Amino acid sequence: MTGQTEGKRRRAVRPVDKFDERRDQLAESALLTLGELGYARASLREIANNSPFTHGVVHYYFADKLELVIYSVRYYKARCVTRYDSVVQESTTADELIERFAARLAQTIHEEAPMHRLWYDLRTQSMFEPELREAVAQIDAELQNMIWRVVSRYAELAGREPALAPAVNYGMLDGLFQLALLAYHPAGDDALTQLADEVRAVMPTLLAAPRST
Amino acid sequence: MTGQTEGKRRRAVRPVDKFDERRDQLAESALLTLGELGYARASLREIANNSPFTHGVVHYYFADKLELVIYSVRYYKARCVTRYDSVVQESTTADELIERFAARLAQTIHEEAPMHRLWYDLRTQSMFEPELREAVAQIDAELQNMIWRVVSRYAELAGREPALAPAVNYGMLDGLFQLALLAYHPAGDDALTQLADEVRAVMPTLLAAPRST
DNA sequence: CAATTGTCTTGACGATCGTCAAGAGTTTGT
DNA sequence: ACAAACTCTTGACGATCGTCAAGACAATTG
Repeated sequence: MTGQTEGKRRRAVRPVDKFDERRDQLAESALLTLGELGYARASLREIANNSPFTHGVVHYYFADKLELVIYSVRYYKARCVTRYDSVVQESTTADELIERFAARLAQTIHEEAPMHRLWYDLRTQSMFEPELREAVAQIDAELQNMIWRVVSRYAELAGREPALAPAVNYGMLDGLFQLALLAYHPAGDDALTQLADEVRAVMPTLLAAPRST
Repeated sequence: MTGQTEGKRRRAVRPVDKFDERRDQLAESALLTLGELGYARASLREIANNSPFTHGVVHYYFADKLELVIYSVRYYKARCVTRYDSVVQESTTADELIERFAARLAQTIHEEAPMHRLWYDLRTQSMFEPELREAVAQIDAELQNMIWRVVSRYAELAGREPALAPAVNYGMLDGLFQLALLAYHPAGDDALTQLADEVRAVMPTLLAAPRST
């Protein structure tokens, strides 16, 4: 039944596995359509049409639609969780970190809005489709770590301690990000400058009082 | 073509419009299935099956699926935006308001999780389906006002001013709420007590320094 | 070079979807 | 009580979906 995908992988011959290469290429193509139409509306045929492949190839490399979608989003998020690492590493003052962080948040909405829409779509669908939950939970945890690295470094540069738990920081910033993404759609950059303003206002409230150690 | 819905309404005979009554009944039934399966997976036949009506009636009272869904969610949210009014009106101290607010947030997740899942589903789908945006934006604005009433009253009781704009308060609290809803699914009340803890920790950070007027 | 394995194309299947239309049943108005 | 308007049932339509299978084509292996 699901013998397809299993059957091909057991040939660990190639040093760089050609099988996984194709899966990555398919994922990259699929992300275009998925980001544009969302999870429910993006059919496998449409995904294949917007790619150099045919719809049969999709089922050759992926057992079903869910496997393709999960693989694709994982493929994207794997790169995306390092987006703010440069902000963390290169900022030398707390204010600079805030500025660079806010700018990068706005930038990624501007440049990769469809990907973020897809992510929130998938996360929401995971509330209805149990098979999505494991992958979503894992990605969510990585995003939370990503935010925590930013806040921790920010606190460090400010000479203070983070006032709230990692999950709280992530939840609040993610909420702001999501509203900005929602408002961004009608092609108004106002939502982005507003997001930057909001981040500037919020970040200081995430710190505890100056430490006395 | 769309003569159905238009044709029936022009009989403003009844004092309480029987037409709108049926629409409300259909909405109430539809919310059950929509909340359980989500927007994409809930077919009109399934919605009708979980109701005292047949699937033809749905198209008699609603032009298409979108009109039904929008009407249903509006129907629900109209009641839901007043959920915290009692918290605002009856709390006499800032701490009491926080406790009642946190308890009510957890309570509504516990009692109406499917409805909230549906709302976030619809809001996410609005990023892909332009026809949903107007209704979603309007509901979102009402929710923001709802949160703003809570925060304003909280600040008043604390003798301080809200430190952040209404949109920021809403975005952050909505982010926390959404994560709690997401984590609630595996039937763990941990997510709810955790949400209450988070709210208790966050609320004070939403206020500016004590006023000196 | 022959043969096995891997890769891909093509076309079809059953299922399900939103929508619609014809007509039966019911209520309302006169 | 008759006719008109409203309400609802039933069944069908075209379209589209995920999935699968048979076979062509290409690559690799012995």
